[in-house]
Amino acid sequence: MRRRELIKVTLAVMSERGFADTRITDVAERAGISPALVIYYFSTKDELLTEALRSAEDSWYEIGAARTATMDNAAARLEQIVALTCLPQPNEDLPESWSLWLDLWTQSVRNPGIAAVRREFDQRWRQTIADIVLEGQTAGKFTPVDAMEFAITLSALLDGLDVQIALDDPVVTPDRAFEIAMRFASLSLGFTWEKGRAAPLPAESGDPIRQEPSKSSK
Amino acid sequence: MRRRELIKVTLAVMSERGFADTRITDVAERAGISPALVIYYFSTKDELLTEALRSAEDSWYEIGAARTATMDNAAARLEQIVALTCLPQPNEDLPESWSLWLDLWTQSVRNPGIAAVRREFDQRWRQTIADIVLEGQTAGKFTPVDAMEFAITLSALLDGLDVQIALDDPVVTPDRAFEIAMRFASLSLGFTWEKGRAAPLPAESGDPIRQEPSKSSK
DNA sequence: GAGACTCCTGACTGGTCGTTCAGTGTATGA
DNA sequence: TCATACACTGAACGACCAGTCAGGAGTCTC
Repeated sequence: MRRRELIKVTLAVMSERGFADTRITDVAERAGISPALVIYYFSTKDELLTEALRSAEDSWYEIGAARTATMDNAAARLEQIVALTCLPQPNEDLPESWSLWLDLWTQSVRNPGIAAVRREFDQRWRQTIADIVLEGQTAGKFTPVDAMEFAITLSALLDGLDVQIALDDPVVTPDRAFEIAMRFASLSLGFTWEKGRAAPLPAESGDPIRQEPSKSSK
Repeated sequence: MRRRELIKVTLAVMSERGFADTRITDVAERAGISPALVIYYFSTKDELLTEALRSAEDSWYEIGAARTATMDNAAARLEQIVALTCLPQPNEDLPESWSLWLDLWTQSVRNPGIAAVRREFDQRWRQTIADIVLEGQTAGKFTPVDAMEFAITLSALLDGLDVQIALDDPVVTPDRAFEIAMRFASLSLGFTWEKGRAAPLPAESGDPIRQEPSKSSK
């Protein structure tokens, strides 16, 4: 199916040019086909972009769920989620760019289709966090706070930190955001967490990879 | 000066149509003048929009600073700031609409002029919060945490909550956002705060005003 | 009353871009 | 070998819109 490929290309273009400035010509060009063919598959530009955003959300969520499933305790799962949100991920399937979040939000304000995607995604995400909290609480590892309230707070905090990361704020680096979020989580839930422990990245060979998120100043 | 008036109109249009879809014709129409005159004052569309956003930031900050200056203790100032961020404000000078934030962020990704506005604003804002924390600490009212770190965390949390408010999330209402943020602040800084105390709005006549933010679903 | 300056407009231009359409090439299959 | 279906394209259309320009109308000054 050519659609999958086009969606991937669209996401790449969109993280470079932004939702509003993504033209079907760009997508066509990068995919090596004619603009007319893009319309052949997605009958309208809006459909293309909406579907692309939806797909980004879905794959993001799937990877997150898969990642946390491999950890054996609640604290580690939580850390995994925070890392996934803040730290640059070495996974080529992930559309890497935090700025897609911003586009998603901005479009949600006026595009009902995208708003629905976002709302569902946020709800699903918060539930995931809440479930982890409940798990940790029944295991006696976490303080008995209101799980959903904590989930809302943490995901809001992560959103806010992501904004700073996406905008390359000099003060809020990914590392720092990670620390801040983990500090908040451990404090709220009463588990111990030390900064020193290396960030939970898969593939941790000896070399100190600490490359910037690909978004350069250009 | 006609510029001020045009900026006001531009902000109104922008909160309705969004940054990307604001045309000079819209602004001209609403101001009752010809499109050419808009260009006469702001020689380019980009200049108009950028200046409008900058002005929104500035007046927001000014009002925030003025508001907090009237309170006599650090905890009240903090509450004032949180309220200003989360709760609908009965102030006609304020561009009310949270979605301007989203536009500001999205534009910051690729528009260096706007990025500069945002960066400066965020820094200023965090400093304001940090100052309040320091004040509370020297008065012996707050726990001696790292003031700037707290400021970064709180402003990120507020940003994240604002996203939900701007997008009319059914779960995160303004009231709830306010509570969440205040709970976090009081917990982190070790001061007591109870939900019950009415939100610190100026002009608190008896009637239970709890109107939605003006952004309806349309 | 002649110039000069400010505010303002209608009509136009130039360019961009989504979308349409008529038609080409290729494969499948009866 | 004809027919049907699919993937694909170049060229063109039409809408939209930022910005230009030549000039009008009012006011102020010398």
